[in-house]
Amino acid sequence: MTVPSIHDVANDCGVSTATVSRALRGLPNVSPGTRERVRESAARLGYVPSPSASGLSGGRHHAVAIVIPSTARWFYTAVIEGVDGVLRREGYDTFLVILAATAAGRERLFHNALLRKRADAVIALGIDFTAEEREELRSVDMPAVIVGGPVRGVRSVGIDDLAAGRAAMEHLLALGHRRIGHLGGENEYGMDHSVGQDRARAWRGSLERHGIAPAPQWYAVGSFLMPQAKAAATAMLRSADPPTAIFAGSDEMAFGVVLAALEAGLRIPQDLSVIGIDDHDWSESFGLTTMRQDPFEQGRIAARTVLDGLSGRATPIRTVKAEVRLVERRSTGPAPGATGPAALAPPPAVVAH
Amino acid sequence: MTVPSIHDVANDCGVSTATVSRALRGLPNVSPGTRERVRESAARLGYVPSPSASGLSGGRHHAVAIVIPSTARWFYTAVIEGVDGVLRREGYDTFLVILAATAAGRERLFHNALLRKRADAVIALGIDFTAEEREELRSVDMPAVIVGGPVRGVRSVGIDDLAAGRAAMEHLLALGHRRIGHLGGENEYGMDHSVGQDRARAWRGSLERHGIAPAPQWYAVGSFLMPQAKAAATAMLRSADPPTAIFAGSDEMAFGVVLAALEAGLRIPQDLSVIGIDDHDWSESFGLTTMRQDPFEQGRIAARTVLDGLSGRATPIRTVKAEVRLVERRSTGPAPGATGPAALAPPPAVVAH
DNA sequence: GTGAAAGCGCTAACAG
DNA sequence: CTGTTAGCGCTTTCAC
Repeated sequence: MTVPSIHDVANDCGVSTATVSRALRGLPNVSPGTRERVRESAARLGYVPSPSASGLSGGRHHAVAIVIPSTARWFYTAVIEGVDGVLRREGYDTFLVILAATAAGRERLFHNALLRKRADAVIALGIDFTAEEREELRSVDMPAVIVGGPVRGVRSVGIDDLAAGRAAMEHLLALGHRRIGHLGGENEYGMDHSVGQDRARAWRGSLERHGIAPAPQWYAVGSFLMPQAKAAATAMLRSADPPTAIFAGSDEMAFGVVLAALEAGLRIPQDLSVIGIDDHDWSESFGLTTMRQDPFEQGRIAARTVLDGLSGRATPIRTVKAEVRLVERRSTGPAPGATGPAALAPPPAVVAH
Repeated sequence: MTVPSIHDVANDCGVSTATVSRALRGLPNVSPGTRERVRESAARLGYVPSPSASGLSGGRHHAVAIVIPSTARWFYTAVIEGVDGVLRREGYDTFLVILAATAAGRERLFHNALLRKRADAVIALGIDFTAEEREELRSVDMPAVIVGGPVRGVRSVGIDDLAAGRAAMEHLLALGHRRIGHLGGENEYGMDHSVGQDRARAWRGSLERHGIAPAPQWYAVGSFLMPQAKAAATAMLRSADPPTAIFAGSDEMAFGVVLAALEAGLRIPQDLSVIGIDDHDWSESFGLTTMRQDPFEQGRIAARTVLDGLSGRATPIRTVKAEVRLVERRSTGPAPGATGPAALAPPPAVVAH
């Protein structure tokens, strides 16, 4: 009644364990007949190879580690599902390393047994590797890819944040907005990632390119979190000379802006236009105009990339640019002064205070 | 420059590998001096034991599997962080099994090598085990706990959904509401779980206990998803004899109700009261009244439970009841007719159509 | 208290 | 094509 091992299968069909191993893994040098008998036997006995044993002897653990700052962001969870989907189909399991939940924090990341002796590859979301970590990955010859933001010397997949940010800004500028605010996502958990920085840079650059000097109160930190973004937006909207449009660094932050605007009695898009980046599952419901990207697909690409590395045929070290495109919904419209007079009096607040 | 093994440590301090093993794991029969030397050696060499090797020989893989329907729900991600936090602190790694991403789907769950030969325990979220699965767990003597909804014969942790639902209903009823709608969460991915059912039962039961016959249009399926809930709520609010209050089966569904109400030009809570269950990270920002539970803590409890099982001192098979309590915010108020006349004319819509 | 030896279940050369 | 022989790195009796 114990779990069957490779010996049981070998005995069952009268071959050696080596042959069972070869047959089941699709290796050459096994006659079709034998292979079939082995397969049948294994299936009947309910045999599954032990990852520990094959990991020990073969050096392949059939597992990859996903390193994320936290689980609380839609983008990450979508990537994870994409990754897990293709990995599992290939017989790989997925380890989760949540930095937020890791007491030792990041510095000991690679002293972790998981990453050194348990995973065959690493996929990191929302973080860069340090030079040291990169060297360590190379020395143990471990395929790695980071999702979000290109990093020199490491394979990565992600959108062009600068271009996406500019496109979002162009949309707003084309609608006649001049006073445009930005909610930036800053680093989290001591992670360095360029995503938030590039989007902010796109905001500032687009403004300057149009001869607009961004007022200090038009920039605020949203930390990629909705509640923080709402608070920041509330302050921004109350400031003197508030923006007529806000480009949020992510859809989740954009939701916060929408909520802040509603509470402030502003109509969207008549009084305030809002645009985000992501196309979150909920953006349609919010009527949010956004720059759509597909994290699910990015996860699949990342998974395939490490799988390729594992199977020898490594792809060149480069950044796979994921697609982005504008999805216009109801949260953006002409600037108040641009095509007509601004609303004189805001309607009563809809979300009670 | 290769990764150090137990032999390197043994050589380094002139003892046998057996002693190193004992010393590092805190086993008895090692002199304090030796233990200290071994520790020092291991630290200096940067030695970490191989989970594959110890899993193979000792039978402990130091990993637990978390099985979830999908990652797209806040409750799950919060539980996962709680679980991962305590597990990692104890030297355990966390495997993720996302049913939505698993091609073979659920039936082959336990034919999976992961669960049989890689994980020492299982924590399942939002699903019940079938009788067969339960038997399999028992036969391999694998600690298991399910989070969300009590299940006979398996350890579990979760709130009392019936009681939580009733408390939510009592809050609404006490405010004078009689026409109360419910957005139910139905099973997903073929999973059976009582959570949604119990909350719906609480809704129906509370109504009946107060002599109110629930109209058919007061119940709709929200599938635990915000966009679906929004659509369902929109239809509900448009129906003849619409409810004056809605009890949503989760906060995410409640957000959908809020959005639907805003679009319909209803004021919250003057025209419509909304209550949810969870106290989602975003609920404060939505001003949502809700029944708070703490999924993070539930995850920690689940992790400790399987850890206890692993270390021999198993807790009795029972359901750990997690706390719930009403958090009043701005989304609930007196029923329109109860304390004064209903608003005669709704204000203009704030979210544009 | 400590070491030697025998595996855990599999894969990877070699022989045939 | 297939079997034999060594381990992979650790844990675990059983001696000493």
